[in-house]
Amino acid sequence: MEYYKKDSGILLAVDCIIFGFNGESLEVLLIKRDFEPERNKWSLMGGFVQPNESPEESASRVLKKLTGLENVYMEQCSVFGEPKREPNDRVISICYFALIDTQQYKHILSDDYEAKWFPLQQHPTLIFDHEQMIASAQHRLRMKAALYPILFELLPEKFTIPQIAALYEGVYNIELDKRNFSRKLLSSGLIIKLQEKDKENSKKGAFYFKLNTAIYKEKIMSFLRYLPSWGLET
Amino acid sequence: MEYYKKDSGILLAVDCIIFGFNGESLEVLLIKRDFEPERNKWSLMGGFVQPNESPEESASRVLKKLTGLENVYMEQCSVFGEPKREPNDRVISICYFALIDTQQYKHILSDDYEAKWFPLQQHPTLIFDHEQMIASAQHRLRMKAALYPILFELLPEKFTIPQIAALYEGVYNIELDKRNFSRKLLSSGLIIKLQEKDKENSKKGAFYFKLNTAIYKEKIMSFLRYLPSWGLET
DNA sequence: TCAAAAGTGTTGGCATTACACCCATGC
DNA sequence: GCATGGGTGTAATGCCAACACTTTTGA
Repeated sequence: MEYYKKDSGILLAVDCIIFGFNGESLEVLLIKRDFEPERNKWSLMGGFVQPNESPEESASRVLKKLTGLENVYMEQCSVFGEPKREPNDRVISICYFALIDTQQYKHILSDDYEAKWFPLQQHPTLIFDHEQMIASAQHRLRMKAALYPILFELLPEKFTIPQIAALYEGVYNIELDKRNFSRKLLSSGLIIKLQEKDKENSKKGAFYFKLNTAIYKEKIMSFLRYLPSWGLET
Repeated sequence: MEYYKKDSGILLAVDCIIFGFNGESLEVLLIKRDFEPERNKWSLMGGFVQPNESPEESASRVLKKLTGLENVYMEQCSVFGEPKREPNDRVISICYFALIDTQQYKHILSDDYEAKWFPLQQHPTLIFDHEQMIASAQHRLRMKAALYPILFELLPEKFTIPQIAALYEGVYNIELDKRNFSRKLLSSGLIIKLQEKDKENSKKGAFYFKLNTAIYKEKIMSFLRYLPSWGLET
């Protein structure tokens, strides 16, 4: 039988794995920690859950403090709670990943932190178990993105198909046939062609598209439809 | 800037969503709570995270206390932490779901608890947010099972194809064409035919199979292979 | 002999793949 | 005019849903 007991001595934190896409590659936002222990080492942005807020609110608060952004796509991923994961205190941390469009918001990073975007594959060594946190968030991002088109959260208002392709290539670390990818995407009804072209990245220029939000929401919401196919490829 | 602070007043718990399969339908194991608040109401089995254990260990401990089982497939799902989710204390709960084969272990439920298996769709009203916990666990189970063949964890050593089909039908709440399902499964290489037949459930009898553990582990482990198809159906 | 469940054969259609080829443009 | 990346056409492939049909057996 189990009794309630006060003051477990356990502290509850959140850490944010902030994924960004700059139009070319997938990045993660890290900060240089400005307090002990491990001061001046790179880490994820985090904070403690306050008595009057839910963990989701904590994560949003932490994200806003660093980036100024609100209403960002965030999702709970795993909890890290090994007794010795931090040296001085018993801290259990709930991880959230966030998806943001780097281009659009690069400027509003808070000056209070030394924050920097790193390519997902080549970031500096991180404190504690923060590397595992990123790995687990990436895994969950892949799982989720395989079933729902959430990666569109990482794109700006208007985007080109080659950009989306690059995004998927970054997330899954693969190479896609852009020609087939493009067709598949168009036939999904998820995107709407605009008149304008992006001429920055090629001579011919690629048409901009915007998200068909009605279809997007429908697909994001259709929780119940997936059926097993068991990754039968190799 | 964020400082460490002791004694947040937050208690950390785990709750276990224990899924079972009896060969016919999918069930969830609930207990009648024997302490206040909400004594004598149905709830998930839970417990508090102790200072010297990880949340995973807590969940395993809790599961073992109720069922006697160790080395059961368990997986973290979401965290529930709304400030007012329990009336008296601020308790944040990490949910784990477990998959077990009901048939094999029905007898070893601990007598210390009034525990009972309920069909997943028709369980009694539960305390606090435990209904949501089950819903979220089921969602995660579906997601996971769409990408990996984890549902085999719910099956006994030897099983028939109609049983697996019933299991998938229960998890996704759909009807399958057993004929096509059977073929798909056979061609996956995941199962090995035995000589023996199960004659309990049909006149003709269905062959027993066992899991091809080598291929199973490979498929469970292949984290990186899934690719988007965006649920383009409907 | 009939009903009921297990399982096989066969089909057409659809999605994915691979790749040839055309397009638009800046240099 | 030619290299470059964007994009379309098209054929081959493989998978999968649909369903007719066979098998096995208990009652």
